[in-house]
Amino acid sequence: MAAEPAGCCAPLRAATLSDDQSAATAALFKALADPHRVRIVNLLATSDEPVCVCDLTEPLGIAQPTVSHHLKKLVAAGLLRREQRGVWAYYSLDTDAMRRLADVVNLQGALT
Amino acid sequence: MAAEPAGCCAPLRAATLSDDQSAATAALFKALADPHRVRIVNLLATSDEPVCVCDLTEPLGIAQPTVSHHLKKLVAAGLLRREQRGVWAYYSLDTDAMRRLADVVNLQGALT
DNA sequence: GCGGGACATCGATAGACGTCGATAGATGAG
DNA sequence: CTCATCTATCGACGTCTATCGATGTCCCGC
Repeated sequence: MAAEPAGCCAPLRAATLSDDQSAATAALFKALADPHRVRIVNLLATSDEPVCVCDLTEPLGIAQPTVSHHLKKLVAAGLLRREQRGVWAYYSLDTDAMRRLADVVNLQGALT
Repeated sequence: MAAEPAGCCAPLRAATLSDDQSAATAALFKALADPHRVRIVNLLATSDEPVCVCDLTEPLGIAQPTVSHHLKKLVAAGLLRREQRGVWAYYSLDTDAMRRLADVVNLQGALT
């Protein structure tokens, strides 16, 4: 165990957030606290299929190393999944993570 | 600072996010990209009534100026509302903003 | 095996951020 | 008016972050 960080991330309306849970939840938001990363998620959310890095560089308007940097952060946060296809790296949204995120900010629904 | 740019904040699954919309959405997440601010929102979300600053300092475990700093950021992001009662300042969640936030991260629901 | 293309990592730099102590402004009690 | 209390602002410090150019690594076609 402990494979999963003790406090993964808890809904904001949970009874009481521990320090670990607060930190984990903040880390999730921090991954999205950048315009370019928001745009990346938006691009992946509106695509039916995984997207190649080479197709991200242009719409984002930033250098390739910077794109890799952002992608790495999003993967580390668990929001994106990486898939290698030959020379290319394809990224896609982790729908489970997005569902969890939706649950975190939901103040009315039932606690899961 | 920077009240609300033209594009307030758009759902992540919107067709295409403009630079302004991406920045606005990222700013929303940035407001929550700190463990102490997450905890503040959690404390306010679990309270029926507005909470006094003096009641936040202790559970957060940080100095009072730092608490004010975080509260200011959350108010600037539109997530909190401030109410002055005599010498005390009471803060509460802006439920509309939280609903908008829930809409931003929702990838399945209808676009509003 | 060799060369070329795609992506990640490294090193450096400029800017942003969290934190605190000291201080200022505001409010109510005496 | 004067004082005590609560909150916000200011100034400073250390740390983190985004960004890019240069370089390394992996994979494929020839």
